[in-house]
Amino acid sequence: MEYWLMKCEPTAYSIADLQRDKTTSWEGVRNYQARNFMRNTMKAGDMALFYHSNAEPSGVAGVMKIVKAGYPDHFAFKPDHKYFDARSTSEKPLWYMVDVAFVARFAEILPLQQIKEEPRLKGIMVAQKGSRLSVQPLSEDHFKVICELAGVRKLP
DNA sequence: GCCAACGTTGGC
DNA sequence: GCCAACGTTGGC
Repeated sequence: MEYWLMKCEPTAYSIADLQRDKTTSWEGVRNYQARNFMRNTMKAGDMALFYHSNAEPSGVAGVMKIVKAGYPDHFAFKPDHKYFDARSTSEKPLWYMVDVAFVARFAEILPLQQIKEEPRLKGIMVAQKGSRLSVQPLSEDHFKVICELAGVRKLP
């Protein structure tokens, strides 16, 4: 099983929205590196941190689970959709998405600042300068440390 | 809102 | 294949 960190601006979709919806599709990723992770590596059963970017404060907001591995992002096929991309077709899809399910919502956002200050999280990708990748792999240790810092003792 | 860092595009 | 121009991300 792999662990991930996935970013989203909470003004677009937040952990509260996922808590309400229970599951959602994670569409609109338009970066090749992130796409490769979703298409090639991510599997149902993997765990992921939900990261609020461009937020006050930015940081990890909760935990989710991958419930469907990578499949073609069909929003890219819809000409009127903001995620439309004419280069992507159902015969040769360019972009991929996954489905995720709500697992836990942190009582408080774990701010990026705190992640940077924690020695056990040294080297974590999200804390690196200029890290813009919206789907990042995460070590099991880092995943557990973040849950512990957020006060999540046992995941359901 | 600013802007640094990064990714993508396209002329050559 | 180089690289300047442009667009986007995301912390602050």
